[in-house]
Amino acid sequence: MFSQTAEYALRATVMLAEEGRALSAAELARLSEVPPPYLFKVMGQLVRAGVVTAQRGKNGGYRLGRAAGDITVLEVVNAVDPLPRIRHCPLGKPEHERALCPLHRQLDETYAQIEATLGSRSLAEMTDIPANRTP
Amino acid sequence: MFSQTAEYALRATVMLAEEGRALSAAELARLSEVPPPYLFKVMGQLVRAGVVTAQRGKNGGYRLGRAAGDITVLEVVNAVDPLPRIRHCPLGKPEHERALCPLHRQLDETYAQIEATLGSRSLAEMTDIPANRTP
DNA sequence: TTTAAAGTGGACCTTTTTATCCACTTTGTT
DNA sequence: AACAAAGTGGATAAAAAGGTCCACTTTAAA
Repeated sequence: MFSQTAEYALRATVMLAEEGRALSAAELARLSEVPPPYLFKVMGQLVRAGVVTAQRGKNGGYRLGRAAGDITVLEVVNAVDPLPRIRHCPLGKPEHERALCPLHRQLDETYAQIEATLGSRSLAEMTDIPANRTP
Repeated sequence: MFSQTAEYALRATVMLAEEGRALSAAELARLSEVPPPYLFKVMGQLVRAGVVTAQRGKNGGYRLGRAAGDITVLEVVNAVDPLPRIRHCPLGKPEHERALCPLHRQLDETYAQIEATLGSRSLAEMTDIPANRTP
């Protein structure tokens, strides 16, 4: 359901939240147990989305773009593998343009529910450090 | 998020619910706008899961296995593309076997929420026929 | 100012998912 | 009994997702 890529992105960002310091790609790959060459790709997507910042050159690495308590799980997922929403009838039926048929309305409501849930959880809440939690 | 296959399976079963009669694979493919050869495959999965019954031979076709009000959206989805649940730590961490880390606990709760939502909706509720609804 | 650590971007390969095709079996009808 | 309509199963092809590799650029420190 959630893609492997989303799982990797979450593992990496939660790790950054737990460590609270810059981590090199290699170090991050080791800690989060993501295949290094693939993590590079995923981190690029997170940088472009502004979730993390990258510092090139010697002693560089990745950091969270904002405080862990201000970054939601939804943001991370959306950066690498956006949650879909059903805005138009998949069949292109004109009679369903104004109001989706019951099936697609239900599916879209389910997506909306997932969005709401993930949007209400911060990376800080996903760490193993209870003190970091912002309830 | 939901696979294309799940979308097809839902379109086909909702169509069977709306028509309330046996539909041949070709007819079903046309009505639900699913590529015919692929729908055959998907229907096979639904038959094996007991969601629909198939009648071979002349004047055969597909029917719902039970009343539309007794088949949930979840059942259809699970027949072709099961909703995952996170029962063990994806990293295989022994310290997370008894209790998932906060991240995976959250993701699994989200899956549980999806299951609950889809499990509470019947195919009858997905038809365009309000009379069929069982609230 | 050289150097080496570190991120970036693009080409490429592999696996999974989606889709197609065809030969075969079943079965109601005549 | 023969026929033809209809579902089944297996081999195959195309597309997308996941994963790898490498040459290039940036940059802090010696």
